[in-house]
Amino acid sequence: MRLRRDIEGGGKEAGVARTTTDGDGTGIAMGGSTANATLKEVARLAGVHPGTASRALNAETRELVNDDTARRVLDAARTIGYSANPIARGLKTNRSHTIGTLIPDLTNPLFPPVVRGIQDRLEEAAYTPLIANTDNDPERERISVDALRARRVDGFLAATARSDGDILTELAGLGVPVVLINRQLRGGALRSVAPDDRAGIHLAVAHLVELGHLRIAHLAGPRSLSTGAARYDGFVEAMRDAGLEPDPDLILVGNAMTEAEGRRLCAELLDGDVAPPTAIVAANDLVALGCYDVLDERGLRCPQDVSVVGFNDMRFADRFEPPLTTIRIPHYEMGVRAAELLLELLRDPAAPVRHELLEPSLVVRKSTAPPAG
Amino acid sequence: MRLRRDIEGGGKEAGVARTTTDGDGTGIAMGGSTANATLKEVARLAGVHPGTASRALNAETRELVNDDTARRVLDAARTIGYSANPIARGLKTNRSHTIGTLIPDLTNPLFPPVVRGIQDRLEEAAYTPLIANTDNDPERERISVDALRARRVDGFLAATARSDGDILTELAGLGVPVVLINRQLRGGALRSVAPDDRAGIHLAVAHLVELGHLRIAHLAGPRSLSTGAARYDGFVEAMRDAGLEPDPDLILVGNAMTEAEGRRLCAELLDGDVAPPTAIVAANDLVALGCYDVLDERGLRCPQDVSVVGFNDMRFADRFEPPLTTIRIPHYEMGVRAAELLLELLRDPAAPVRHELLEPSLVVRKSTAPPAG
DNA sequence: TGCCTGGCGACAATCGGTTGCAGCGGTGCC
DNA sequence: GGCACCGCTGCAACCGATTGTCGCCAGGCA
Repeated sequence: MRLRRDIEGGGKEAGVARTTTDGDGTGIAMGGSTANATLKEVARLAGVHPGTASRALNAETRELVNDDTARRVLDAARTIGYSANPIARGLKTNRSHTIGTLIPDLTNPLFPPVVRGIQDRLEEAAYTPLIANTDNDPERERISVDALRARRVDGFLAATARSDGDILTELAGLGVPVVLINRQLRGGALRSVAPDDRAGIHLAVAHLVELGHLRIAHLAGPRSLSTGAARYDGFVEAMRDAGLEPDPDLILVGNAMTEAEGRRLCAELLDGDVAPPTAIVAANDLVALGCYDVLDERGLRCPQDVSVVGFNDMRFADRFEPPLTTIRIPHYEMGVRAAELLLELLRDPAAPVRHELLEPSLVVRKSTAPPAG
Repeated sequence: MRLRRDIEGGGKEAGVARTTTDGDGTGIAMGGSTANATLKEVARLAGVHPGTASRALNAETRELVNDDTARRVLDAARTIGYSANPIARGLKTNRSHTIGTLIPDLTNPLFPPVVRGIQDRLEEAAYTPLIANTDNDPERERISVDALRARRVDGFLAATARSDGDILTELAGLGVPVVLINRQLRGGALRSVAPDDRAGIHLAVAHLVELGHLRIAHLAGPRSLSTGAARYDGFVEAMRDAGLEPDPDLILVGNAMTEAEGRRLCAELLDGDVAPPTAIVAANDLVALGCYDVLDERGLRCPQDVSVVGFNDMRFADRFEPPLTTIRIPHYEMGVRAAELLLELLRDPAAPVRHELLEPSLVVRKSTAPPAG
């Protein structure tokens, strides 16, 4: 990291001309921003005991206090811009109104929309996500979970994709509310919201078959990622449904769902001594991009020589060269629904275990075409 | 949002074959995860008063207690897997170890790397970012700030881009630690880390001039965004430096830095009755993409007919058609540095005001070429 | 021997809320 | 007229840490 300049000081024009910084006339704003009023002060102003003020301020317990008194307290609170200190509240109630949110990597284009959905929905309910990146590393995941628990999060939302027995199961066993995103666990013990991977792959395969492809390859993600396994299984199933026997030589399993792995797998596929496929179903869009690179290197054109279909319809999938045919997943909604499930679970810890599957759809662009010849 | 299936229950295979879920042998792990030990328990186990235990556990105050006693306390803490309740601690210390992080929109590809940098650096210091999206809406920003303050964040990191007198100045005036990201404020009263926008635009213009372009257009962002203003100014300056008088007809200012605005501006530019430019400097990569669309529509080829250069080098900029020539900004480092500045400020509230400028670099790809003819 | 000093650790107040419990006055019923 | 009950509110005990203050005890010195 190089820094070009580094200016010290900067207060020579101190006083900075406080030109009517009164915001855009929200009125209460100034009051709200000055902050740090305490319950005791509100109580004194309203002429009641802090306990009473607390009840009046709390929607749940407001019925316990006289309407008149309540109004007085509310007024007092408003005039001094009171807002309850969640730290103090949390100490007593043992709830932080905070949700541990585990994702592999925020930088993966798949997750920002999911997280945004989570944030938006949680915000409505006055909860705040605490986001941790695990980089798909079980060790980091464990550390993050511990850190988050130390912060007393009220529950977990996990978009981290490992499918083997893990910390989250353990957590749920301890009574911690957990909702899985983008994956399910074998046995289905944990609530989840995920895309219907098998259905998505069916769409992809059906599309290729309809175009006339017979030799269709699948570059799969690792089976340790539940999406990797589900898409793999979906592929085999879909091929059979189409009356094609999947060729083991055309199914390669990678160690991750990244461009680099896509490149590696695709190269391996084309270097094999079997005849190359006319179409590739990639585990996701990133893997598909890896295919683009290798095809390019080998002088093969997409889609004329080889068709490619991705998975996720991540941002900019329509802008690649060629625009990528892929399976669209409603990522934002996935985040929203997961947040809702968790909220439900927080409200009622005995809520039934549910698994929501989001319907995928096929987006046909320019990376698929009938096979040559 | 449509749900395809919705399976209730799911525990038919209950018992889920607890196959050695002992993690990967971290040892302490299990202890750490069971959690919820309190200071009082540690103290009892170590045979000391909770107050003493507190001092022993705290590196700052450990010297106040006998080495022997301290060791006993530490051991006790370790064996019952104690981890301090930050809520309780925060109540007394009035610090939440939490940082309000304002960004316009997580979904904008510019921000994930910045946020990741923030998270990583803050995590090392045991701070946690609380992320809020403002959508560049002052109203939303105010609400977010209030919510964050209600949660008693210890400081703010703001990558939200407005340049007019705003809440953050107000906040800083109240003594709240604030560090700006990706922008500076007029007067420079607030600490900041930002790319050197002017230098970046200079790079872009110089590159085009070197290729032989004379009629260079700029599609600018709104002046209310500090990056918009800085790049605009940089453009005018760079043109003059190159001995070219910037043509007002070729400088258009948009209302946002998005693909849609890029399209609008580019269309307007080409529809004007002045001769079209041979090159366009876009306010950022998204605006450049908007240009791609319009050029495409008009049957103009990039770069043969019109060169385009973006700004940011956001993810996938190398994969567009054509691969985009752009100015690279070290986004991740920007997040890291901002976090560091804030940490410094938290440690020493009297730390000098600093403005760090990150050095941009030119990335030449396929969207620029010498002008035709 | 007596006093002072200093190291160490116990005590208790406190942070800012929430909540079980009890007390208060008034009303209705027997 | 007495009692039970009810609606409301005050009281005080928490929640789990931190921290100012004070007392205890040992050791050093006169």
